[in-house]
Amino acid sequence: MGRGKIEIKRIENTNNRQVTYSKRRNGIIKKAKEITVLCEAKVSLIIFASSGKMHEYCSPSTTISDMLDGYQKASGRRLWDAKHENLSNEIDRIKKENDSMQSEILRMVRKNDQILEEENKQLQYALHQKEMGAIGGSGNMRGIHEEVYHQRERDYEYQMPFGLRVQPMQPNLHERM
Amino acid sequence: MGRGKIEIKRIENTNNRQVTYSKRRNGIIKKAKEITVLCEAKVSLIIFASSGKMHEYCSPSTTISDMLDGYQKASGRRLWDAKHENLSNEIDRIKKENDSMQSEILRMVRKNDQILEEENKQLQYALHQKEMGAIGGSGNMRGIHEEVYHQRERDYEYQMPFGLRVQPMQPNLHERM
DNA sequence: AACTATTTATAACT
DNA sequence: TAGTTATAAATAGTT
Repeated sequence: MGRGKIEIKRIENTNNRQVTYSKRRNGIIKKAKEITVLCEAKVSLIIFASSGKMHEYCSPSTTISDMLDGYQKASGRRLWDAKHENLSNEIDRIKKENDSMQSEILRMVRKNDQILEEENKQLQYALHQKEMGAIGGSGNMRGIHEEVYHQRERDYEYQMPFGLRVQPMQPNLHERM
Repeated sequence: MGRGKIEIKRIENTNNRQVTYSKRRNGIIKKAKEITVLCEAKVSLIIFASSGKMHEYCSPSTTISDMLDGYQKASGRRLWDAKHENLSNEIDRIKKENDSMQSEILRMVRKNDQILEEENKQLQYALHQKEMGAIGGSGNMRGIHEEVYHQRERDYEYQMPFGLRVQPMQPNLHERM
């Protein structure tokens, strides 16, 4: 519809193409508005020029989101489930991480408690023995003391979660004495 | 454009409205195809009749999802974030929980280390004193022992994360002795 | 950006 | 519901 008939194929001349784009784009949007009013239709129209510039029209009785919901229902296709799935997977992953941390903490707490109880018993035993009569010499006591220390060190490493290994602050404390 | 000019307002006669809808819908889709080819444009078009029936067109060079991504970029509007907001919020929440657990564990590990070091020192000191000369009576040693024990208990409660409170397995151990 | 000859879309009719 | 046609509307090429 114009001075001459044109074939429907890419318009090679860049300027002509841009002018035609602008005219026809306006034409389509006008038509979309008209059918909306005349026929109570709902239209969602998004157009990108080859330049990347966007134009859109959406019937005033609706929103693009609603149109897309309707589209999904009507077509059975899913538009954003891929993105949705990624988020869900991340939630699952993080929740599992949380759970294992949670139980790791519980294990640490219980382990810590055991260690302290055990040491307490040994410490009390050692002191009790001393108090009862100071039977043995210093060699005897030193033996008990070192046994306690090494027991403690093994438990300590065992309970370490997630590959965390903290350097003891005074690793050679017992050797300084 | 027809035998008579019409006003752009709702067509009251249902049959006329439906016929016009059908013709104009085809017309718009045809135009969308043409601008796609002529101008290398990308078009996403979704139309709902008042009956609820849907028709769509999408340029073959793209997909609706891509068009919507482009739409979001170009418009700054968010189409499915409302749906994802819940998921995103949950991720944020859980991630924060994770972070605080992570640092809680680090704090526990360091605290545990400190406690053990400290007790080790006190234990060694107590035994050292005993070995040096066994100066005091049993009351003196008992005093040191209980001081160590209570120091330990305070630290233990302080480091407890997330309201976890584990009952000591032998809460009255020192009273049984 | 405006004009206009011509094509195209379509309202009324069948 | 589909086909025909007179006419309105869109637009290609021009200015």
